Amino acid sequence: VPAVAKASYHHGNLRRALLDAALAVIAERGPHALSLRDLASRTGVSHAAPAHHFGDKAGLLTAVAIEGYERLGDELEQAGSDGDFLDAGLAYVRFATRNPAHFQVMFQPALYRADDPAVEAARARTSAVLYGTAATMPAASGASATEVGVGGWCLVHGLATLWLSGNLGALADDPVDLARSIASTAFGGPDAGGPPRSS
Amino acid sequence: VPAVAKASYHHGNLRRALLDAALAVIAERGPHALSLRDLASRTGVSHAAPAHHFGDKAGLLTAVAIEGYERLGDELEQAGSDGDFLDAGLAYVRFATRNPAHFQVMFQPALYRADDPAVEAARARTSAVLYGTAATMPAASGASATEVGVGGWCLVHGLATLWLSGNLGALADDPVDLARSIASTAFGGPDAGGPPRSS
DNA sequence: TGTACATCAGTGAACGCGCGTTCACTGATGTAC
DNA sequence: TGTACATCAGTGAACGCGCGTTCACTGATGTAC
Repeated sequence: VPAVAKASYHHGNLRRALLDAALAVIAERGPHALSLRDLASRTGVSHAAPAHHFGDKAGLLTAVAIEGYERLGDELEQAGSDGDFLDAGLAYVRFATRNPAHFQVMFQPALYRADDPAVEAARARTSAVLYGTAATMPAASGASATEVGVGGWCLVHGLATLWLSGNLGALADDPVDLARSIASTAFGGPDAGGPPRSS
Repeated sequence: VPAVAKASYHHGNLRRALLDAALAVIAERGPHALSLRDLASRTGVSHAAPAHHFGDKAGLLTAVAIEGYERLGDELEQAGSDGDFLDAGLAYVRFATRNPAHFQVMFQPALYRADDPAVEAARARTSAVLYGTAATMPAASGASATEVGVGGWCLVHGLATLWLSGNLGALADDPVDLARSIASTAFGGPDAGGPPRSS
């Protein structure tokens, strides 16, 4: 099987090409700007071809979500095994900013078939990795791994989301650097046993 | 001016009615499911009427964003003046979950005219309120108000976003309760005064 | 009080467009014999 | 080695639909005199 089949009736790897074109469109103009006809046109293929591979738009976005959860799971696993929860959090931010199309789709489950078994499996695995790394966090404050995990998840998810929507651009050049500095404020303060909150 | 003008050629308060219908649609099906024709139909008015008030869809969503930033600014101001940064964060989560349509639109600036002066003014004021309340946070770890403000913003924004996308539903009944417990984990510290609020 | 006029809000018919979907088809590939 | 056949990938014409937009219009309201 040749890697690149040119000027052939069969495309060779149309499925991958369609996915890549979709990711480009989503990153530029959002998941809702996607149309199968436009995708076919960008890929140089007839407008009915995408339906062969994905059925419909939800099918295509389901494939994007699966791929996204799998890659995120991989990257969290790698970061978490080497280091700790902080590294996993930074890997989360890195993934989101490097794969904005996947990230946007993954967290808008109404766009795709969230009950697809492959989606559920990939998401469950990613979630397990995330909470697993949270357990490595020194539980200084007596918080459970779940509490730490959810808090950290909210923090990095919010940072990634705000970054991607252009709300933090003035604060840093690199979102991962920003995440590092914020995480140290939130979880790693030097005098972490400071005065109580006034309320 | 009667509050409700019925069976009249003039609607009475079509602008508000269109906004409310739009908010309902957005909350149910997302900002991209919005169409001016559908909105007109829901409001019982001809399909060309919305253009009279908003020009086009971006104009309508600009009005939604302005209203959202103004209300959020009000609520943060009220919460922040009474209490502290934590209360403002909880008010942020409360606003997002009670006004999901506004919240979704506000943070997708590509949907509306983000450079509209009224949008910029409302957003700037909200931002000032947010960072202002951060300054009331005891800087236990020597972090600047900006660092605390951004960190807190990321945390509550992430929590609200994940909640609205259905990713935290299994963890709590009320997102504000969840935010309270997480905030104490993140910013609290070991002996941060008082027993941890058990979930 | 009444009349004339300006202004504004909403109408309804018409248009062109891009979309998803269907379906009979054709070209290419692989396999059985 | 060659032939026949099944399978699969992609084509292209056709369809109906909902959309935004335009535009001449009409009904209601407010104001000047």
